[in-house]
Amino acid sequence: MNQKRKAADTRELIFQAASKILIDEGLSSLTLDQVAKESGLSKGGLLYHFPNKVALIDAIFEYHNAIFEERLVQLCEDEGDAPGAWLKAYARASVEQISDPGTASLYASLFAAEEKYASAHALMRQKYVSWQQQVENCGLDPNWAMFLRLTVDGLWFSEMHQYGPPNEKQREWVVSQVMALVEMQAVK
Amino acid sequence: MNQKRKAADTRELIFQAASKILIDEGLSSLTLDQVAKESGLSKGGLLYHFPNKVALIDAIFEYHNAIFEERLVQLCEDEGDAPGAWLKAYARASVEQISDPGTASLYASLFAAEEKYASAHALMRQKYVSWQQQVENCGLDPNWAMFLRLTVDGLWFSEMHQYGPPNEKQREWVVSQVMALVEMQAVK
DNA sequence: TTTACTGTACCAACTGGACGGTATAGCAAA
DNA sequence: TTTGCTATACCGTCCAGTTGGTACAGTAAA
Repeated sequence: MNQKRKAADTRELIFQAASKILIDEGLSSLTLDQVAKESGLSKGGLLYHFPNKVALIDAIFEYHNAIFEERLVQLCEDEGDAPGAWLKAYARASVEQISDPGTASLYASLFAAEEKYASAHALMRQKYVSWQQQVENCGLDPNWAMFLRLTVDGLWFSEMHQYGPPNEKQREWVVSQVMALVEMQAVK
Repeated sequence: MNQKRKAADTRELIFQAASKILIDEGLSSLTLDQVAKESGLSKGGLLYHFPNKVALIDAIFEYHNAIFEERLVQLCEDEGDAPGAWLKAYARASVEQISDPGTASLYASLFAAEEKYASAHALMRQKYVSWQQQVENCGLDPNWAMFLRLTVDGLWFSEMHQYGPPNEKQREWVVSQVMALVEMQAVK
């Protein structure tokens, strides 16, 4: 079939295909041939859209990061202007993300990729720096805000790698405790 | 010279060489040839001690994990029998570990390896499960104990990947806050 | 105390497959 | 007929693992 698509649609298709491979088989199966096959393109077709593998990986990172940040912004608006709103939204977005096992394993694969792909790592480092700035300026005591961000990150980390993650009740307790501590720091 | 070594000494040599490669160049440079070269052996000699790469990687994980756990046990003894002693020791051991940039980058590489090497990942998952059991039984409210473990893990995670890590003052604040909360839960 | 044998430690050369990337020819819509 | 895109064949490199050894240490019977 030679039905044409828009380039943007094809890229979306490629992102979906790549993500599926990362979830089902992991980073080491993310070869150009595999991605091409999974997205129904030829290798040449794939390389038309991304000049090389690094560019593809970078784009995948940007793609998933954008999804996370959009959700973050939305949750932040839901929280309104109260002190700590940003931190609460960050906690909710993080928990939401890892609650789906597929997404969790996708992120585990992405993490592995960072070791090899310096530019992807740089992107993520930069993101965390900006999130940390948000955390420090969200209306709470900066030390406490960072403390709670680290707790959320630890939760995320343990779920992502399945490192002794909490069961559902424990997770709920932790999350509600984070929220409670945000409130406490907010009124102080 | 054909002075023979004991196998255990050679293995130690190999662990040192492999760790150096992981620190300086990362997982993707950890090829059998590189490890052989760095440890002054031939590839065949290396493969005499480890039948294949998976076995080598597994052994590296066990090696570094043993170092961590030894330190953990020692710090635990220093804390005595007080409630929360184990959690405090865990916090101290974790912070100690990541304070050295070399060690931090070593662990970042090891983490990347887990994605590809399932048995290494299984080992780490198992370790975290047993640590979580210790956390839950260390004399604190189990929910709070887990909460604080996650905070420590989040700190460790952010230092390891350099994801918006705290500066020295912030880190000290976080650690002392963890310790203070252990005390609070202990007396309750 | 020589000889014959066994196990341990190590090595150099090679093989085969995977994979990133290139070259090039072709097709279809505008 | 140019632009956007696809398809296939191929190349070079890297790398895990194999093969077929050598060197030497210990042991024990003759």
